[in-house]
Amino acid sequence: MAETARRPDHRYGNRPTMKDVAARAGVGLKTVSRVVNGEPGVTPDTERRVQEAIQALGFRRNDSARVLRKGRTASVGLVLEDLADPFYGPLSRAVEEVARAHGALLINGSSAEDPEREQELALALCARRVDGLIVIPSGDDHRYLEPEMRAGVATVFVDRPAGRIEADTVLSDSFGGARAGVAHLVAHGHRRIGFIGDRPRIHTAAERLRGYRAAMEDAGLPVDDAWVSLGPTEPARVRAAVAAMLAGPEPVTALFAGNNRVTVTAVRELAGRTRPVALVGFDDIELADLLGITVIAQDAAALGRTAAERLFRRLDGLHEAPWRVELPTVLVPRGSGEVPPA
Amino acid sequence: MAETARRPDHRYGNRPTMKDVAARAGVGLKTVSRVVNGEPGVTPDTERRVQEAIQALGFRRNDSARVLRKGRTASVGLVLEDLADPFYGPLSRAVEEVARAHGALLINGSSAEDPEREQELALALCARRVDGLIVIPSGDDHRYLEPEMRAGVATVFVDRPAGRIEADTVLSDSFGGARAGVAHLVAHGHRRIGFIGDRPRIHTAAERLRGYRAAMEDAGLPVDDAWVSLGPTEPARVRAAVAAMLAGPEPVTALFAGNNRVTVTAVRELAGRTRPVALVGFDDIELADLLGITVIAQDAAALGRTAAERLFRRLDGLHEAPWRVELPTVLVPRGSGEVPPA
DNA sequence: GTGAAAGCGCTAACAT
DNA sequence: ATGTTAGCGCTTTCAC
Repeated sequence: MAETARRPDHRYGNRPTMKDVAARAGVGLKTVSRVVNGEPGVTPDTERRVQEAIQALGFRRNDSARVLRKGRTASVGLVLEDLADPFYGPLSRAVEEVARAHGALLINGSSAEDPEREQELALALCARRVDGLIVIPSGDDHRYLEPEMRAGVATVFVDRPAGRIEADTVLSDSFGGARAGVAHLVAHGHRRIGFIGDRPRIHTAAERLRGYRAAMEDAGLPVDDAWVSLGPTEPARVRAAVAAMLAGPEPVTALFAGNNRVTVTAVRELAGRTRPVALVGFDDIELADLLGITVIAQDAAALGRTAAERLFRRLDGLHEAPWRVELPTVLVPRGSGEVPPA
Repeated sequence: MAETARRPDHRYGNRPTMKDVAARAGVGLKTVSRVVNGEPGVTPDTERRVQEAIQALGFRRNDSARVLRKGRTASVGLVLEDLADPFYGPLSRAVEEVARAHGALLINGSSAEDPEREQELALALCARRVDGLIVIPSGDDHRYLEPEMRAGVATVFVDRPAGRIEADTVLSDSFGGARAGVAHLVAHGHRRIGFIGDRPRIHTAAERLRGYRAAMEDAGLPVDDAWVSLGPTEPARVRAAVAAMLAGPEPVTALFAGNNRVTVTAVRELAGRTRPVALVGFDDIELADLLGITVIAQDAAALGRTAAERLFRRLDGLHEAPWRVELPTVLVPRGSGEVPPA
């Protein structure tokens, strides 16, 4: 008849609640709440008794309940493309740093370049009621986020633009960076320049290709179809592309690599060859200085920081039209891009 | 008198609840719950009406409320040391992969090597009621986690052991790896070998130093105090250490670098010198193959995977004594470690 | 097959 | 300065 176990024992290993603390300290529930949250209106003596009970019981406030009541979770979600890609380390670190400064936690996950997984993850974060969302898009249709955004989830896209919706976006200047890199090769005398990039449906890949074409056109140079290769960045594919461009009677004398993974593989492939081939890569790489690799560097940390700051401005009530920035890139000459044509 | 706005408008941007969906679909609350959670006992027709209401309202289940009721959050916390360190990318990716396979989300943050921040972060995750915690320790006293662990938060430590508590731990064999690396240098004729490592209170740093000393002793070689330098891994400190060991009448002829950051700086510093100095580094580095750097490689992904799997075994009810594994390392000869003494 | 009632642990609003 | 009450949005239990 009487109530037996107050709580079923699968729950939180039976953690003490504020009610338990209140009972032990001989005070009311609200007083415990005041102490836990550092609210005023508690005498030092009462506070001490409550603190003792908290210690004795090993109490820790249950933020799930708090969130349910308050409506804000003080957490933001980050949907990455691949946590293991060194490019995203500094980016997510910068996001975390900003989140921390605003007292928020970061919940994150990788989409593994899979649009479905991106959606699944983003929506799971919305179900957790993150206050905001930073997304590095894998897919090219983000209308699935519209109801969430209307419901108040602040959302910022980074590194690639959102598809089919209007939203705050932070990008690097892929077009300008690639154009500058290719122009650099042209300035060093190259006329046959190859471009190896990521799959064309990836926005940055398309933009970088556009930059390449623009630079070639600026210089009045033709572009042979055989000099352009887009596709997955797996080493085998890239190696084959490099080999193909260097074969035949009129091989390219220089290569522009569309991202860090392509650059790495290209360097490996070129290392085994005798005829020097100039190379400029998009994205900086650790140890590129020692290897003398000329790159177009983008600032991953600035990307993350800018996006996160924008997100928190939105959460602080900023209400204006979606906004888009392109952060500049910088050409870092280190030798490989300054090799003259063979 | 009558109730005006049902919910204050700061809450979730006034998101629809199951109650709203139920009203719109003309069914009971519990029926909506059944549909949302795919529970049986709903006729196809009712289900359709509920789904329509969900679509029309843009409803998404509030997991905070769900968690409060169910007691499990289906999320695990990861406390890293530094997200921007390339070593932790694959590790956290592996953790995330396992979490995903178990239907859990990953909440993470970096401690920035600060014990206080580690504690703050870990406890914040506990307040969120993560089901489990994976910690890469910065501090050396983890008794603060005892109440949480007793309360049922499964906890696994990775890369470094927990301090002053018993807990599941997954490590790399730092001692054995360093010993093998130094033995490798000895085998190539070196007798004066320097060791540059991280601060000595970091467990891995201490273990690697111990491995160094063991290898020297195995070979019957003395260790001059001037050959050992421990401290922060900032480039300036490491450069100075390298310079000091290479100065004087009896300079070292080989260096063992205690981790990836030290290795990178050492390579840069050695690159500017004429006399060849052998080098073996702990941790593999991207492009190390092209630079010909011999390393002791640890498998960061395996570290993360092993820890996460252990965590979920615990969450699945495994109840046994704390357990500790050391994953093997592997020596990868690439040239720099096979240089004979000058 | 469906729904009403209770309550998870907390905070807001209002007593006292 | 402190306590009481209601209710956040959901799941659980049990009744129909």
